[in-house]
Amino acid sequence: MTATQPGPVRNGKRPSVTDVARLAGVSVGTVSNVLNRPANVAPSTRAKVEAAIKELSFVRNASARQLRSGELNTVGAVVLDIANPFFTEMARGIEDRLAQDEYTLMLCSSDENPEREGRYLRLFEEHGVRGVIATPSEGSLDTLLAMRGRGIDVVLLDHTSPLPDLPSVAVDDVGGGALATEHLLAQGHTRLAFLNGPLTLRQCADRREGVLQTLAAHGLDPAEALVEIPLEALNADGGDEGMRRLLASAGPVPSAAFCVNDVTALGALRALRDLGVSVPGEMAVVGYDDVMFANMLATPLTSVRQPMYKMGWTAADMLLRRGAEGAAAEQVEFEPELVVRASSISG
Amino acid sequence: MTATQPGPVRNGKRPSVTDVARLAGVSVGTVSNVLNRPANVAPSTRAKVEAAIKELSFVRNASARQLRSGELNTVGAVVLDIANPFFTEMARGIEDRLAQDEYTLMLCSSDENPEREGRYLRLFEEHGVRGVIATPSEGSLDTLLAMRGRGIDVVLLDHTSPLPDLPSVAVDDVGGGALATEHLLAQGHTRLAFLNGPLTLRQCADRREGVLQTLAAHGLDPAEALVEIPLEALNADGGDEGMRRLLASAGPVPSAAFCVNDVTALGALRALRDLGVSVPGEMAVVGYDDVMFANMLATPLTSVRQPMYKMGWTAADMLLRRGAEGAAAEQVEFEPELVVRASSISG
DNA sequence: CAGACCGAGTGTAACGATTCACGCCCCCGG
DNA sequence: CCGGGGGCGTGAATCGTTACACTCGGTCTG
Repeated sequence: MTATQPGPVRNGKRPSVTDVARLAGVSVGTVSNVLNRPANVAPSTRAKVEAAIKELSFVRNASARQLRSGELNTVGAVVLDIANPFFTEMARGIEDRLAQDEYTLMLCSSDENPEREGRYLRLFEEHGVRGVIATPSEGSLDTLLAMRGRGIDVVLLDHTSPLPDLPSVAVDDVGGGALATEHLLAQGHTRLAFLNGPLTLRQCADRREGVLQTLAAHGLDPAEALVEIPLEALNADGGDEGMRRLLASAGPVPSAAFCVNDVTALGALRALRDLGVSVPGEMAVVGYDDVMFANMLATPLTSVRQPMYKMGWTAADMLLRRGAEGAAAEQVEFEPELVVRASSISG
Repeated sequence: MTATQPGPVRNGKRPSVTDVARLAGVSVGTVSNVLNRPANVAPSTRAKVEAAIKELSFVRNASARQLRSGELNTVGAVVLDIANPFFTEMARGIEDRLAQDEYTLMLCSSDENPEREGRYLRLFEEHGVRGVIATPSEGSLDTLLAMRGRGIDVVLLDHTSPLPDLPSVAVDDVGGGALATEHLLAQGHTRLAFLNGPLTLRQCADRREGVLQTLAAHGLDPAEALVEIPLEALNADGGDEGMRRLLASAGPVPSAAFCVNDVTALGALRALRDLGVSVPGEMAVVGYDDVMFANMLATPLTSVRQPMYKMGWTAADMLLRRGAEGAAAEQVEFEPELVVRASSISG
């Protein structure tokens, strides 16, 4: 009992069905049957084969299997940032739905880097995944369309589809941006800051659009009423740094800030705290996503809620159903919901 | 220009090297050379082949490629809970290190479910991943050892290795548990609550061990000084519910609570707030991990910090280096660090 | 009793890319 | 003019699995 390796000693190679067949004294076809259609094999034979499998600790070679039979129960997903709870919550939704059908999720994070995103998409395709769920960044839409042209199911996540027959799950971000802005204006603020990411990201562009529309609807001139702060990174440090830049900027400082997501809002709040600016007294803050910790912060964060888990679940569901019954392409759009908390309430 | 599909019309099948070769008027061997050793191909030939590849929008079949050549630049990782920032931060570290060597990460979340974890591990092996990084749950260690026996590199993450030649990256959780307890005792608390997960999880068992050791060192009887609350789930809701149970329990209520991680501490704090129990006045709280939002909560959370990103990075680095130069198995252990904040400071 | 049928198992041709031992051609030096 | 390389390409063998057409006893049916 001093063996350090379980099972028989390997001779440097994985055993194959052939090895199993030889050991069990049957043909490879039978081994394959035991593996895939056990009901078609006599119990005694099956037992012999199973014994041989255990003996050799044989593990199916997925590459060969897939090469021959084409099918693969894997779905790839590319999200913008795996460290953002917004995306991990969606990932959970995807995974749970996929697990129901014995599918597996391959999750990758593009870090908003189109090149990295492209690399992952290519990898997925080379591996022959059944489908892809992606939160596309700028430019990758073409790649996705090309993949779809080659027969890979694609579902856009957190992005409304530009094409009628391309399924997507999204949230009305223009509406969400409007919701936040409307709320801030209702609180009496007349000059707002918008800490936003690159406009090449649809989410950022749309939320901005909502801001501008709302300003216009109230007869406000953006040049007067809006200070836009472009963020270096859509994480806490980016938000922190952006807020510092806002406070240091020339001209009258706004009395309210809308952050493009909760993680950056977290950073912004940190900067405000460190600089001794009171929230919401001197600066009201609104975030976006309503992630897990939003309501537990020093000043609970007003945020625009998105049904993250449900979005992920729905996207996976659409992907699976689409393949299964050739369902028509749906384009689901959820409505965002403003959750008002202390960070934006002056009274 | 009304084609809805980019590229030439597919006849229902992916083009293969053979198709490319035919179109380019060369042999399949040459196509393969263009793909893998472009320097060995004359520029004019290469151009022809590349044109054909574009024309057909050919995509390599990774299964066939790997079947023949064996190698695959993919590493699999299984973490306990993808929605916990502790794990996603580690995942980022892994991914970044892997990207340096053009490796790709396949990330899966076992939800502390051994069966699900086993499924993912088997899947990885069937796919022939180069190595596996895993935060093992109960029982899966055998599976991992078996995989290693079959030639797959394994690195344990957030788990000290039980075997000298099995590499691992971990944090001294006994020490971490002691740190937290020592701190709470130093604050004058004499009766502590410990909101913990299942002891089948090494992290939970070790931190508990640290708690008990420290209690003993101070001459305290656990039966008197410790109230253990088993958590249903290691997430915010679990922590919330656990704290409510604690407050509702019979006997003198402790004046301090140690939560096994920050996410559950978040939930516990939420329950305390909702029930109107002041922190740290009526109940001091300490968490574990020091995740991103710990210092931004209503009452900034005292926590035991772990170098998450670095842990992930190191694990990936060990995996890659091990294969590359047959380096000896290291077992890295990081030291946890107590970060004291308002949630546990009585003065 | 012939023929159909059945369950159980066999053997082999794919699947698509890579590899490798060889050809072929052309140029160069002796 | 011949031998020898080098540079470019060729094409068949191969990886491990699955699908499929097939064999082989034996039992049922009319």
